[in-house]
Amino acid sequence: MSQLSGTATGGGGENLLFLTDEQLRKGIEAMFFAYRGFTADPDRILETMDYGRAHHRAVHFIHRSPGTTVSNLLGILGVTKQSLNRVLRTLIDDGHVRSEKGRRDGRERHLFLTEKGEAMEKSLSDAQRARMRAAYRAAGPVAVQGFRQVLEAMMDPGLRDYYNRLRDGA
Amino acid sequence: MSQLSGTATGGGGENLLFLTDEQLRKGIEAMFFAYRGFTADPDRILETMDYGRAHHRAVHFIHRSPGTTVSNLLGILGVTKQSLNRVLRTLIDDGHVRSEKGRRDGRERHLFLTEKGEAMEKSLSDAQRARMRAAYRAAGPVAVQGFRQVLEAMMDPGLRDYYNRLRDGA
DNA sequence: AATTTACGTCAGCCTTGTTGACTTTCCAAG
DNA sequence: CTTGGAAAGTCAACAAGGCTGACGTAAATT
Repeated sequence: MSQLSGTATGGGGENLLFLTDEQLRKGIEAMFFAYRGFTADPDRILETMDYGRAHHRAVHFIHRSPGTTVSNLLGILGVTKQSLNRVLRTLIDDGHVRSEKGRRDGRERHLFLTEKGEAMEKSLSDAQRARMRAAYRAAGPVAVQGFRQVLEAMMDPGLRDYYNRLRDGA
Repeated sequence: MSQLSGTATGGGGENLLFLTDEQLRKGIEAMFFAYRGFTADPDRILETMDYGRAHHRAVHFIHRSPGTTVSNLLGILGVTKQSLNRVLRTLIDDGHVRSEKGRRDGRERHLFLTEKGEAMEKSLSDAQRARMRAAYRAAGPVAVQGFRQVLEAMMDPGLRDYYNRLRDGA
Protein backbone atom coordinates (compact mmCIF):
# COMPACT_ATOMS: atom_id res chain seq x y z
CA MET A 1 0.00 0.00 0.00
CA SER A 2 1.36 3.37 -1.05
CA GLN A 3 2.11 6.05 1.53
CA LEU A 4 -0.05 8.42 -0.44
CA SER A 5 -3.21 7.12 1.15
CA GLY A 6 -1.78 8.03 4.53
CA THR A 7 -3.17 11.49 3.96
CA ALA A 8 -6.75 10.24 3.90
CA THR A 9 -9.04 11.11 6.81
CA GLY A 10 -7.96 8.99 9.75
CA GLY A 11 -10.61 6.56 10.95
CA GLY A 12 -12.98 6.22 8.03
CA GLY A 13 -10.53 6.48 5.18
CA GLU A 14 -13.21 8.05 2.99
CA ASN A 15 -10.86 9.53 0.43
CA LEU A 16 -12.15 7.89 -2.70
CA LEU A 17 -10.39 9.98 -5.29
CA PHE A 18 -8.15 7.01 -5.93
CA LEU A 19 -9.85 3.69 -5.54
CA THR A 20 -7.32 1.61 -3.69
CA ASP A 21 -7.51 -2.17 -3.66
CA GLU A 22 -8.04 -1.81 0.09
CA GLN A 23 -11.16 0.26 -0.39
CA LEU A 24 -12.47 -2.01 -3.10
CA ARG A 25 -11.89 -5.04 -0.92
CA LYS A 26 -13.93 -3.49 1.85
CA GLY A 27 -16.76 -2.95 -0.59
CA ILE A 28 -16.52 -6.57 -1.69
CA GLU A 29 -16.68 -7.80 1.87
CA ALA A 30 -19.52 -5.43 2.66
CA MET A 31 -21.50 -6.95 -0.22
CA PHE A 32 -20.76 -10.42 1.04
CA PHE A 33 -21.82 -9.85 4.63
CA ALA A 34 -24.75 -7.62 3.76
CA TYR A 35 -26.19 -10.18 1.37
CA ARG A 36 -26.13 -12.70 4.16
CA GLY A 37 -28.23 -10.35 6.26
CA PHE A 38 -30.43 -9.55 3.30
CA THR A 39 -31.51 -13.18 2.91
CA ALA A 40 -31.41 -14.26 6.56
CA ASP A 41 -34.95 -13.32 7.60
CA PRO A 42 -36.83 -14.79 4.64
CA ASP A 43 -34.63 -17.88 4.84
CA ARG A 44 -35.78 -18.53 8.38
CA ILE A 45 -39.42 -18.32 7.33
CA LEU A 46 -38.94 -20.42 4.21
CA GLU A 47 -37.36 -23.17 6.25
CA THR A 48 -40.54 -23.64 8.23
CA MET A 49 -42.48 -24.34 5.04
CA ASP A 50 -40.01 -26.60 3.31
CA TYR A 51 -39.20 -24.00 0.71
CA GLY A 52 -35.90 -22.47 -0.28
CA ARG A 53 -34.56 -19.25 -1.74
CA ALA A 54 -35.47 -20.43 -5.21
CA HIS A 55 -39.14 -20.48 -4.24
CA HIS A 56 -38.84 -17.02 -2.73
CA ARG A 57 -37.37 -15.60 -5.91
CA ALA A 58 -40.11 -17.06 -8.08
CA VAL A 59 -42.82 -15.85 -5.72
CA HIS A 60 -41.29 -12.41 -5.52
CA PHE A 61 -41.27 -11.82 -9.25
CA ILE A 62 -44.69 -13.34 -9.85
CA HIS A 63 -46.06 -11.04 -7.18
CA ARG A 64 -44.21 -8.17 -8.76
CA SER A 65 -45.46 -8.86 -12.28
CA PRO A 66 -48.67 -10.88 -12.09
CA GLY A 67 -49.37 -12.74 -15.30
CA THR A 68 -45.72 -12.92 -16.27
CA THR A 69 -44.78 -15.87 -18.44
CA VAL A 70 -42.44 -18.73 -17.71
CA SER A 71 -39.83 -17.64 -20.25
CA ASN A 72 -39.97 -14.15 -18.83
CA LEU A 73 -39.22 -15.53 -15.41
CA LEU A 74 -36.43 -17.67 -16.85
CA GLY A 75 -34.78 -14.55 -18.17
CA ILE A 76 -35.04 -12.71 -14.86
CA LEU A 77 -33.90 -15.57 -12.67
CA GLY A 78 -31.19 -16.86 -14.98
CA VAL A 79 -31.79 -20.56 -14.40
CA THR A 80 -32.76 -23.42 -16.68
CA LYS A 81 -36.40 -24.19 -17.30
CA GLN A 82 -35.94 -27.58 -15.65
CA SER A 83 -34.71 -25.90 -12.50
CA LEU A 84 -37.49 -23.33 -12.51
CA ASN A 85 -40.10 -25.92 -13.37
CA ARG A 86 -39.27 -28.00 -10.34
CA VAL A 87 -39.80 -25.01 -8.08
CA LEU A 88 -42.89 -23.85 -9.94
CA ARG A 89 -44.33 -27.35 -9.82
CA THR A 90 -44.25 -27.49 -6.03
CA LEU A 91 -45.63 -23.95 -5.73
CA ILE A 92 -48.55 -24.84 -8.00
CA ASP A 93 -49.18 -28.16 -6.27
CA ASP A 94 -49.21 -26.42 -2.91
CA GLY A 95 -51.73 -23.89 -4.18
CA HIS A 96 -49.45 -20.86 -3.97
CA VAL A 97 -49.24 -20.22 -7.70
CA ARG A 98 -51.81 -20.46 -10.45
CA SER A 99 -50.75 -21.11 -14.06
CA GLU A 100 -53.07 -19.91 -16.80
CA LYS A 101 -52.83 -20.74 -20.46
CA GLY A 102 -52.31 -17.65 -22.57
CA ARG A 103 -55.36 -16.37 -24.45
CA ARG A 104 -53.48 -14.48 -27.14
CA ASP A 105 -50.70 -17.04 -27.36
CA GLY A 106 -51.81 -20.44 -26.15
CA ARG A 107 -48.26 -21.69 -25.74
CA GLU A 108 -47.51 -19.28 -22.94
CA ARG A 109 -48.41 -19.85 -19.33
CA HIS A 110 -49.24 -16.78 -17.29
CA LEU A 111 -48.35 -17.05 -13.63
CA PHE A 112 -50.30 -15.59 -10.72
CA LEU A 113 -50.17 -15.90 -6.97
CA THR A 114 -53.26 -17.35 -5.32
CA GLU A 115 -54.60 -15.74 -2.17
CA LYS A 116 -52.56 -18.24 -0.21
CA GLY A 117 -49.52 -17.37 -2.32
CA GLU A 118 -50.03 -13.66 -1.76
CA ALA A 119 -50.20 -14.26 1.96
CA MET A 120 -46.94 -16.16 1.89
CA GLU A 121 -45.29 -13.51 -0.25
CA LYS A 122 -46.39 -10.87 2.21
CA SER A 123 -44.90 -12.66 5.17
CA LEU A 124 -41.61 -13.08 3.32
CA SER A 125 -41.37 -9.56 2.00
CA ASP A 126 -42.53 -8.03 5.27
CA ALA A 127 -39.56 -9.64 6.93
CA GLN A 128 -37.17 -8.55 4.22
CA ARG A 129 -38.56 -5.04 4.05
CA ALA A 130 -38.29 -4.64 7.80
CA ARG A 131 -34.55 -5.09 7.67
CA MET A 132 -34.22 -2.91 4.60
CA ARG A 133 -36.29 -0.19 6.23
CA ALA A 134 -34.16 -0.28 9.36
CA ALA A 135 -30.99 -0.05 7.27
CA TYR A 136 -32.38 2.84 5.22
CA ARG A 137 -33.42 4.67 8.37
CA ALA A 138 -30.05 4.13 9.99
CA ALA A 139 -28.12 5.28 6.93
CA GLY A 140 -30.31 8.16 5.86
CA PRO A 141 -31.74 9.32 2.52
CA VAL A 142 -28.49 10.48 0.98
CA ALA A 143 -26.84 7.15 1.70
CA VAL A 144 -29.81 5.31 0.22
CA GLN A 145 -29.46 7.27 -2.98
CA GLY A 146 -25.80 6.28 -3.21
CA PHE A 147 -26.54 2.71 -2.29
CA ARG A 148 -28.90 2.37 -5.22
CA GLN A 149 -26.54 4.14 -7.61
CA VAL A 150 -23.66 1.82 -6.87
CA LEU A 151 -25.81 -1.29 -7.05
CA GLU A 152 -27.22 -0.27 -10.41
CA ALA A 153 -23.74 0.33 -11.73
CA MET A 154 -22.70 -3.13 -10.61
CA MET A 155 -25.39 -4.97 -12.56
CA ASP A 156 -24.83 -6.71 -15.84
CA PRO A 157 -26.33 -4.54 -18.58
CA GLY A 158 -28.92 -7.15 -19.49
CA LEU A 159 -30.08 -7.51 -15.93
CA ARG A 160 -30.04 -3.76 -15.47
CA ASP A 161 -32.56 -3.56 -18.29
CA TYR A 162 -34.78 -6.04 -16.51
CA TYR A 163 -34.38 -4.08 -13.32
CA ASN A 164 -35.33 -0.82 -14.97
CA ARG A 165 -38.22 -2.36 -16.81
CA LEU A 166 -39.53 -3.65 -13.51
CA ARG A 167 -38.85 -0.33 -11.92
CA ASP A 168 -40.89 1.60 -14.44
CA GLY A 169 -43.77 -0.82 -14.15
CA ALA A 170 -43.61 -3.67 -16.65
CA MET B 1 -49.10 4.77 -3.97
CA SER B 2 -50.16 7.96 -2.25
CA GLN B 3 -50.38 11.22 -4.17
CA LEU B 4 -48.11 12.79 -1.61
CA SER B 5 -45.04 11.39 -3.22
CA GLY B 6 -46.03 13.15 -6.43
CA THR B 7 -44.10 16.11 -5.15
CA ALA B 8 -40.80 14.26 -5.22
CA THR B 9 -38.19 15.11 -7.83
CA GLY B 10 -39.50 13.88 -11.16
CA GLY B 11 -37.43 11.10 -12.68
CA GLY B 12 -35.65 9.59 -9.73
CA GLY B 13 -38.36 9.72 -7.09
CA GLU B 14 -35.71 10.28 -4.46
CA ASN B 15 -37.98 11.47 -1.67
CA LEU B 16 -37.07 9.04 1.05
CA LEU B 17 -38.57 10.80 4.01
CA PHE B 18 -41.19 8.06 4.13
CA LEU B 19 -39.94 4.68 3.11
CA THR B 20 -42.70 3.28 0.94
CA ASP B 21 -42.94 -0.42 0.23
CA GLU B 22 -42.33 0.54 -3.40
CA GLN B 23 -38.98 2.11 -2.57
CA LEU B 24 -38.00 -0.76 -0.35
CA ARG B 25 -38.91 -3.26 -3.04
CA LYS B 26 -36.67 -1.48 -5.49
CA GLY B 27 -33.83 -1.72 -3.02
CA ILE B 28 -34.49 -5.42 -2.59
CA GLU B 29 -34.44 -6.01 -6.32
CA ALA B 30 -31.33 -3.88 -6.69
CA MET B 31 -29.59 -6.12 -4.16
CA PHE B 32 -30.69 -9.20 -6.04
CA PHE B 33 -29.54 -8.10 -9.47
CA ALA B 34 -26.39 -6.43 -8.23
CA TYR B 35 -25.29 -9.51 -6.36
CA ARG B 36 -25.59 -11.47 -9.55
CA GLY B 37 -23.24 -9.03 -11.21
CA PHE B 38 -20.99 -9.04 -8.19
CA THR B 39 -20.34 -12.78 -8.49
CA ALA B 40 -20.52 -13.15 -12.26
CA ASP B 41 -16.88 -12.46 -13.15
CA PRO B 42 -15.22 -14.65 -10.52
CA ASP B 43 -17.76 -17.37 -11.26
CA ARG B 44 -16.64 -17.50 -14.87
CA ILE B 45 -13.03 -17.91 -13.85
CA LEU B 46 -13.78 -20.47 -11.16
CA GLU B 47 -15.66 -22.62 -13.63
CA THR B 48 -12.54 -23.08 -15.71
CA MET B 49 -10.73 -24.57 -12.72
CA ASP B 50 -13.47 -26.82 -11.38
CA TYR B 51 -13.97 -24.63 -8.36
CA GLY B 52 -17.07 -22.91 -7.07
CA ARG B 53 -18.04 -19.89 -5.05
CA ALA B 54 -17.31 -21.78 -1.86
CA HIS B 55 -13.66 -22.07 -2.87
CA HIS B 56 -13.54 -18.40 -3.71
CA ARG B 57 -14.87 -17.40 -0.30
CA ALA B 58 -12.34 -19.55 1.50
CA VAL B 59 -9.48 -18.26 -0.61
CA HIS B 60 -10.61 -14.67 -0.17
CA PHE B 61 -10.59 -14.78 3.60
CA ILE B 62 -7.37 -16.78 3.86
CA HIS B 63 -5.72 -14.19 1.64
CA ARG B 64 -7.23 -11.47 3.76
CA SER B 65 -6.11 -12.93 7.07
CA PRO B 66 -3.14 -15.22 6.45
CA GLY B 67 -2.67 -17.73 9.26
CA THR B 68 -6.33 -17.65 10.22
CA THR B 69 -7.60 -20.82 11.83
CA VAL B 70 -10.25 -23.22 10.64
CA SER B 71 -12.74 -22.30 13.34
CA ASN B 72 -12.20 -18.64 12.61
CA LEU B 73 -13.08 -19.28 9.00
CA LEU B 74 -16.10 -21.30 10.05
CA GLY B 75 -17.42 -18.31 11.95
CA ILE B 76 -16.90 -15.94 9.06
CA LEU B 77 -18.36 -18.18 6.39
CA GLY B 78 -21.20 -19.54 8.46
CA VAL B 79 -21.04 -23.11 7.22
CA THR B 80 -20.39 -26.42 8.94
CA LYS B 81 -16.90 -27.77 9.35
CA GLN B 82 -17.79 -30.70 7.10
CA SER B 83 -18.78 -28.33 4.34
CA LEU B 84 -15.71 -26.17 4.76
CA ASN B 85 -13.47 -29.17 5.05
CA ARG B 86 -14.54 -30.53 1.70
CA VAL B 87 -13.59 -27.25 0.05
CA LEU B 88 -10.40 -26.84 2.05
CA ARG B 89 -9.39 -30.41 1.28
CA THR B 90 -9.42 -29.83 -2.48
CA LEU B 91 -7.64 -26.49 -2.12
CA ILE B 92 -4.88 -28.11 -0.09
CA ASP B 93 -4.62 -31.12 -2.41
CA ASP B 94 -4.34 -28.79 -5.39
CA GLY B 95 -1.56 -26.86 -3.71
CA HIS B 96 -3.45 -23.59 -3.35
CA VAL B 97 -3.62 -23.63 0.43
CA ARG B 98 -1.13 -24.67 3.06
CA SER B 99 -2.27 -25.83 6.50
CA GLU B 100 0.16 -25.45 9.38
CA LYS B 101 -0.16 -26.88 12.84
CA GLY B 102 -0.32 -24.17 15.50
CA ARG B 103 2.84 -23.62 17.51
CA ARG B 104 1.21 -22.01 20.50
CA ASP B 105 -1.85 -24.26 20.31
CA GLY B 106 -1.16 -27.49 18.50
CA ARG B 107 -4.85 -28.21 17.96
CA GLU B 108 -5.29 -25.29 15.64
CA ARG B 109 -4.49 -25.29 11.97
CA HIS B 110 -3.30 -22.03 10.49
CA LEU B 111 -4.18 -21.51 6.85
CA PHE B 112 -2.06 -19.78 4.24
CA LEU B 113 -2.19 -19.38 0.49
CA THR B 114 0.71 -20.85 -1.41
CA GLU B 115 2.24 -18.86 -4.24
CA LYS B 116 -0.03 -20.71 -6.60
CA GLY B 117 -2.96 -19.90 -4.34
CA GLU B 118 -2.04 -16.23 -4.22
CA ALA B 119 -1.91 -16.16 -7.99
CA MET B 120 -5.37 -17.65 -8.22
CA GLU B 121 -6.71 -15.25 -5.60
CA LYS B 122 -5.30 -12.37 -7.56
CA SER B 123 -6.96 -13.40 -10.78
CA LEU B 124 -10.29 -13.76 -8.99
CA SER B 125 -10.12 -10.55 -7.04
CA ASP B 126 -8.77 -8.59 -10.00
CA ALA B 127 -11.91 -9.52 -11.88
CA GLN B 128 -14.17 -8.67 -8.99
CA ARG B 129 -12.38 -5.44 -8.22
CA ALA B 130 -12.57 -4.34 -11.83
CA ARG B 131 -16.34 -4.36 -11.72
CA MET B 132 -16.43 -2.77 -8.30
CA ARG B 133 -14.04 -0.06 -9.44
CA ALA B 134 -16.14 0.67 -12.50
CA ALA B 135 -19.27 0.89 -10.37
CA TYR B 136 -17.58 3.18 -7.86
CA ARG B 137 -16.31 5.41 -10.64
CA ALA B 138 -19.71 5.57 -12.28
CA ALA B 139 -21.51 6.36 -9.05
CA GLY B 140 -18.99 8.73 -7.48
CA PRO B 141 -17.47 9.08 -4.01
CA VAL B 142 -20.59 10.30 -2.25
CA ALA B 143 -22.61 7.38 -3.54
CA VAL B 144 -19.90 4.96 -2.47
CA GLN B 145 -20.04 6.33 1.05
CA GLY B 146 -23.79 5.77 1.14
CA PHE B 147 -23.46 2.34 -0.42
CA ARG B 148 -21.20 1.21 2.38
CA GLN B 149 -23.36 2.78 5.07
CA VAL B 150 -26.50 0.98 3.95
CA LEU B 151 -24.71 -2.34 3.54
CA GLU B 152 -23.23 -2.12 7.01
CA ALA B 153 -26.63 -1.35 8.46
CA MET B 154 -28.06 -4.43 6.74
CA MET B 155 -25.62 -6.88 8.29
CA ASP B 156 -26.41 -9.12 11.21
CA PRO B 157 -24.71 -7.66 14.28
CA GLY B 158 -22.42 -10.65 14.69
CA LEU B 159 -21.28 -10.49 11.10
CA ARG B 160 -20.89 -6.74 11.32
CA ASP B 161 -18.39 -7.33 14.11
CA TYR B 162 -16.45 -9.70 11.89
CA TYR B 163 -16.59 -7.17 9.10
CA ASN B 164 -15.28 -4.38 11.29
CA ARG B 165 -12.61 -6.53 12.79
CA LEU B 166 -11.42 -7.38 9.29
CA ARG B 167 -11.72 -3.75 8.33
CA ASP B 168 -9.48 -2.55 11.10
CA GLY B 169 -6.88 -5.18 10.37
CA ALA B 170 -7.39 -8.42 12.32
C1' DA C 1 -6.57 -38.37 35.03
C1' DA C 2 -10.61 -36.59 33.02
C1' DT C 3 -12.70 -33.36 30.18
C1' DT C 4 -12.99 -30.13 26.58
C1' DT C 5 -11.53 -28.09 22.30
C1' DA C 6 -10.07 -28.04 17.44
C1' DC C 7 -9.91 -30.55 13.68
C1' DG C 8 -10.63 -34.30 10.29
C1' DT C 9 -13.45 -37.67 8.23
C1' DC C 10 -17.14 -41.15 6.91
C1' DA C 11 -21.85 -41.71 5.56
C1' DG C 12 -26.10 -40.11 4.07
C1' DC C 13 -29.46 -36.68 2.92
C1' DC C 14 -31.51 -32.33 0.61
C1' DT C 15 -31.85 -28.27 -2.42
C1' DT C 16 -30.86 -26.28 -6.43
C1' DG C 17 -28.27 -25.87 -10.14
C1' DT C 18 -26.74 -28.34 -14.69
C1' DT C 19 -27.21 -31.22 -19.58
C1' DG C 20 -29.61 -33.94 -22.79
C1' DA C 21 -33.54 -35.93 -24.86
C1' DC C 22 -38.27 -36.09 -25.95
C1' DT C 23 -43.25 -34.53 -26.28
C1' DT C 24 -47.15 -31.47 -26.76
C1' DT C 25 -49.07 -27.39 -28.09
C1' DC C 26 -49.51 -23.69 -30.87
C1' DC C 27 -48.17 -19.52 -33.77
C1' DA C 28 -46.66 -18.02 -38.07
C1' DA C 29 -44.56 -18.28 -42.57
C1' DG C 30 -44.25 -20.56 -46.76
C1' DC D 1 -52.45 -26.51 -45.23
C1' DT D 2 -48.20 -27.91 -44.01
C1' DT D 3 -44.17 -27.18 -41.82
C1' DG D 4 -40.72 -24.92 -38.91
C1' DG D 5 -39.80 -23.05 -34.70
C1' DA D 6 -41.08 -21.25 -30.11
C1' DA D 7 -43.04 -22.06 -25.33
C1' DA D 8 -43.67 -25.15 -22.12
C1' DG D 9 -43.56 -29.58 -19.49
C1' DT D 10 -41.25 -33.71 -18.18
C1' DC D 11 -37.90 -37.61 -17.43
C1' DA D 12 -33.35 -38.99 -16.19
C1' DA D 13 -28.89 -38.38 -14.51
C1' DC D 14 -25.50 -35.76 -12.40
C1' DA D 15 -22.72 -32.18 -9.47
C1' DA D 16 -21.90 -28.58 -6.08
C1' DG D 17 -22.43 -27.41 -1.74
C1' DG D 18 -25.30 -27.03 2.05
C1' DC D 19 -26.88 -30.09 6.23
C1' DT D 20 -26.90 -33.77 10.40
C1' DG D 21 -24.95 -37.42 13.07
C1' DA D 22 -21.29 -40.22 14.59
C1' DC D 23 -16.69 -41.20 15.53
C1' DG D 24 -11.53 -40.56 16.11
C1' DT D 25 -7.37 -38.09 17.48
C1' DA D 26 -4.33 -34.78 19.26
C1' DA D 27 -3.63 -31.28 22.37
C1' DA D 28 -4.91 -28.04 25.86
C1' DT D 29 -7.27 -27.24 30.19
C1' DT D 30 -9.06 -28.34 34.52
